[in-house]
Amino acid sequence: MTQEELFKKLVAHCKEYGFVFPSSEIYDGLAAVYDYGQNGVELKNNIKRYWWDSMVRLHENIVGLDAAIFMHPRIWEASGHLSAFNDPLIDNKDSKKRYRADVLIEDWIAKQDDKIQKEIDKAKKRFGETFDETKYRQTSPRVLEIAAKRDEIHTRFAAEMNASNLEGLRQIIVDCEIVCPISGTRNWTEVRQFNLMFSTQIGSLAEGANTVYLRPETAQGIFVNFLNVQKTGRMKLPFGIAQIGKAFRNEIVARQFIFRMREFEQMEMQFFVRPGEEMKWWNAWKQTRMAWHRALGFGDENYRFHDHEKLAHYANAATDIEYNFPFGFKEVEGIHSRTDFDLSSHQKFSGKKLQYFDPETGESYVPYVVETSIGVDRMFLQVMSAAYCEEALEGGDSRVVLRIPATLAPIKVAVMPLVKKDGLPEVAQQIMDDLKFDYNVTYDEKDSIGKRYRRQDAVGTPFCVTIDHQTLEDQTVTVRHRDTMAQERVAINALHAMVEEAVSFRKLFKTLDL
RNA sequence: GCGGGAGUAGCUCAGUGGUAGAGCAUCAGCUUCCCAAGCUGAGGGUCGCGGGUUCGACCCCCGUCUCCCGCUCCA
Repeated sequence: MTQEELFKKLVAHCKEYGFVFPSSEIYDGLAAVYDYGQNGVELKNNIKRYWWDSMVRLHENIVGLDAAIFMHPRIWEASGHLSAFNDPLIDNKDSKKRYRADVLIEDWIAKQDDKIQKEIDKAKKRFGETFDETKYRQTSPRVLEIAAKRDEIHTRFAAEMNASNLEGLRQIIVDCEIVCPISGTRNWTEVRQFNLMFSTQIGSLAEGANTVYLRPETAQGIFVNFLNVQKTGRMKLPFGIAQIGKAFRNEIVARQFIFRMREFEQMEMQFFVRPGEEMKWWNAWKQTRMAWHRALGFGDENYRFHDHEKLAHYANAATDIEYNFPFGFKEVEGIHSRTDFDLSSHQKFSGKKLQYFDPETGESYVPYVVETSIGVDRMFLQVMSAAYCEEALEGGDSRVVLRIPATLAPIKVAVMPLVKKDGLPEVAQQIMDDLKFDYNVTYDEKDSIGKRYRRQDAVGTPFCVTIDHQTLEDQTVTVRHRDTMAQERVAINALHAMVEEAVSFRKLFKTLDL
């Protein structure tokens, strides 16, 4: 089976077993938006808990936050999102290259000056000493023609950049006969505005609508609350603020299932440090985060760092943790040293001092920030990719099993009476009632026991508990293990401890060495 | 966004210009079984959506939506 086939099967499995559904499916779906089903939401919640507890509970100097999705629009000016992601784009259909329409036109305008200069150089050669450049500029029909056209385009360009529709920009590109540098053709698409951020209106139109944006990252909610948390929590540097929440990006191309969605969820932790200590902490968090991933046991060889060579405007060091997905090594988490860019920028735009008084040095300064940012949905896909397994069994049988770590498994225990009579369902119900307060458990009495085991394998349930006639005599049950398919006899009153041992985060956390 | 492929039951897929099929799955009953395959019955699809051609379209044509692959993009 190729990796591509594996991925297709995984996507189908996610739908068939209630992990992930296409959004609005009965209305033909909505591109790059997905819903999590009854098993998906459990897995997703468990992933979030694994992250949250490892960050907030296990670090005394990290606290949580839940900021609103809507924020003051000026925040996106300060963060750079408004200016950096608002470009008119055009594609050449032959080379399939994408350009900024405004840059194409600006380049063309600049080229006209080159053309004029060439005319002047030519004339200079012809007339020698007697050449009067100023006069030539004002009189040469050729130069005047080029200049006039240039100025006309320049004026049109300025007007069109402020126009509400982009057709005018395209018309300039057509009129100027601008060609694609790669293909050399003028086979252009429409000009489209690339807006990274979704926008909407807050307040009624009557009282003067204000444009607000759906946040494209959760980080800014942490930065603007830096002082609130630092002061009310009496936090001392270095300390961190962690947040889990939705973010929205209007990607031009969003694909590969839940890997790149327009609405997605991030788990971010911004760690505030003394200026100059950021590289130390950046390296420390790289190791800590990698250990968190590897603790799940999906194989160390399936992870790698990818250091960024081209850094974003706010960063002085950046790396990704990449996982070996069926479609290749792809980013799951980013660890960025964001310098003091964000806090300084908010200080400037808001006019409020965002500084920390360091009692040790007696100085006030804007802290530096090291960010760890992981996509919940990518993590979900990572777990599913790693867990999905088609297994050949003795006797020519096969099974599909999700080897999800027990800690993350959506259902921890399936309770099933061997037969649905003789009081066995009643005992099963008692066991359910005992476990359900602590674990997500399910009940199944339909079909043969083997069939029921396979159903649980397909959703990754680590334990199946079977009640039989012997149970009525000695209060023991059969526990069937997902990965080994091995069975053992366990006393009913030992079940809770057995499950706890397997699904508790405790063991996992102890390996993290925080 | 461009190019290529696909869309029929929950899943995997047949199908023909003349009123929609199979296997699995689901549900009810029987069977009482420790690794999916026993028996009986039932439910479920305006064939992605819209338009056109035709006496008649799941089938032919156009548009559109969604998914997959490649390119492109990616804070």
